[in-house]
Amino acid sequence: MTVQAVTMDEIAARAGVSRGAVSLALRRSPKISAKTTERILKVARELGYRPNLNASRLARSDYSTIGLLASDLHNPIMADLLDGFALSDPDVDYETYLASGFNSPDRERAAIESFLSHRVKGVVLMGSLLDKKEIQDLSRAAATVVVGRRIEGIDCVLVNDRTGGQLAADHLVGLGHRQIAHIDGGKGAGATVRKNAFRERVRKQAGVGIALLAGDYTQKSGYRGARDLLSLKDRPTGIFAANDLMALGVLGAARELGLVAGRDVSLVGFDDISLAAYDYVSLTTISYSRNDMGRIARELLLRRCADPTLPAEIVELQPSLIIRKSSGESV
Amino acid sequence: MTVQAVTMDEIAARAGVSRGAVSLALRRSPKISAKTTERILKVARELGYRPNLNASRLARSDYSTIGLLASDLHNPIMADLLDGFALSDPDVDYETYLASGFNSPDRERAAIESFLSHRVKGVVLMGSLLDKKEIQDLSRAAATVVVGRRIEGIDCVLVNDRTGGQLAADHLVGLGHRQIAHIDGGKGAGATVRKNAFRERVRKQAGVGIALLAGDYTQKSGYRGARDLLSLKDRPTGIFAANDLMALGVLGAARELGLVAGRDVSLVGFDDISLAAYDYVSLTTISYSRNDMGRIARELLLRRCADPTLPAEIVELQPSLIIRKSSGESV
DNA sequence: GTGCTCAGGTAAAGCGCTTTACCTAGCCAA
DNA sequence: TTGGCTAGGTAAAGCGCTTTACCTGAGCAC
Repeated sequence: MTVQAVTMDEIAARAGVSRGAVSLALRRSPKISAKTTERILKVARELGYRPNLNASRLARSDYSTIGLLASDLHNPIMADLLDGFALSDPDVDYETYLASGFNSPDRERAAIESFLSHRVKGVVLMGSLLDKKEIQDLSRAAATVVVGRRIEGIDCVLVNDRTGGQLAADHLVGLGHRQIAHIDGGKGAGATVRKNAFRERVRKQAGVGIALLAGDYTQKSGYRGARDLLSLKDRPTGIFAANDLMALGVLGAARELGLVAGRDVSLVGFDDISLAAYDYVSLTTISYSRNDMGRIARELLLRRCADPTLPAEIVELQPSLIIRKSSGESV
Repeated sequence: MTVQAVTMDEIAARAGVSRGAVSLALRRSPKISAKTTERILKVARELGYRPNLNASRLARSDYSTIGLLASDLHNPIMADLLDGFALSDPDVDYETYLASGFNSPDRERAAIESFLSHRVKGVVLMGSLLDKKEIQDLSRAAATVVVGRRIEGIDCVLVNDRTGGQLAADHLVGLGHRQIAHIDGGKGAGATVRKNAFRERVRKQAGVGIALLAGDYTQKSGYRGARDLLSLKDRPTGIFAANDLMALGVLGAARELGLVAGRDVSLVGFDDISLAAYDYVSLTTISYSRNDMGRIARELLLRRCADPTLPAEIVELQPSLIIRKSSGESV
């Protein structure tokens, strides 16, 4: 094992041709006769040849690769986005580097550094924790597409978080809730917009109290926030969690405290992860297509790689409210 | 954007030294005086220099990288394993390539091809769908560690699936269930062992009927299997799902059919994903530490990279049964 | 002054591949 | 027979970096 990998020179020697011929034959160049090509390929096969990508890319000075950074792989929406991105159009041969940000800005930075050192042509950020400025800087070094956030001058594909926040607010208010809370997504993608839209909308409603808590898009933060909220003597009856993962945490906290979602407390999430649909969770949530987002992200990126001078494009998907059993009339 | 990246030669020119000096300075070689080093670094910083990894690796003929292949990122255990792997010991500088198998053998093969073309030193397979032979072949090209499966001649870290299956069987039988079913994990890691251990153990018990269904470790397959099972007129009262993701599917199907887990049907999963602990899921399951597994996988891999002649090592974690509310006495 | 050493660099080869300019037969037309 | 093609290669430069052998000049002992 770990035998020295076979190189083109070895193939060339065995096949009795020059290295250049091997290179050309492997790419099926018409400059090499069918017979010779066949012979070369045969030798290559026998030797178990595999081109050295590092060398190959260096030689062509063509690093047709893209980096894909998922800010937190614990969030199931990442897998959905990834599917949309990677499974949509497998023939275009931009090789993709995948990395996780482990829900940490520093890790994200490291991953991006690595991408750039590999000379990727483009980068897709799926829900980055970095701030605008850093992302804008990045876009100067490689074509950049951001998923889930809106950043000036950058191609973005995102859901309309404002509408989402409003839908959530209208729903809870409409159900008659008068003490409402939001556990936000911190610096996570779209979190601020969701929060503000929700808050403004709720505040429009006279006589409705609103509480805001800090979270970070993780299940645990939802759980903690809900423990705090639901232990208050004047606890809220309506809760909007910044994403479904957090909503699951809220759900857990609620049940622990003996509260039934949909009756004692109404809960709305955001994302419509696959779990949310199941009857035992049955989470009212804001829904949109992640597969589409992933696919669109890819399209935007390829477009930009092809022509970096294009004006930045924002693709915004309209979300919809999916009403399930986690929310109900205020009693 | 996409400006031509700056090279060492440019730095050399601006700093008035040779390219070699730049290279040495960047690695803080003592061959370059402190003053010169400082000057070079300054220029490099100003120019926004970033070494070209392709070239650098090629030149040193040292591809100290490892490839990490997660068979399916929809399964939350992958994120756990990844945490254990990547966060355990960040200082060792093997750069890691991450890839997803998208729950497809072909995609796995493609990812591995890519790894090998990058000349990775080692590969970690997290729950591969490939068969033994392919993995053994792979191990001839790069140090290989497999997570979740046991393969002859390969370093493996896995949970004792046999014990797990037995724990599940004993639990269900012990609760008095006499019609028991298992929805298996297909070609997924450890699935066969879980199934066989479970079946044998159940069969030891006189008077207990057992049904076996095919699944593939996805939530959907659990859901489908359960729809089928629970619609039978002589439906099972005890179900062992090959993993928690499938168990969640089962749970969904059960509730849809108006059955309450823990009362009408007893359900045992496998993995103890974080969701399982929450009260609204409260899944009885087989538990083990994924963080440990990830960490150990890394250790095994580094060991083997350091000395490829070592005999294959199997690290097997003992699982334990976590009893929650999804299982209960047979009525 | 001579000879040494040594700090601080430089020059050049080489990593494995791509690509282009340039050969060299062989063949055909005139 | 000559000239001119073309098919089918080859040779060599170069991608950006590392590394080692080799310079060179300063400093020092004698």
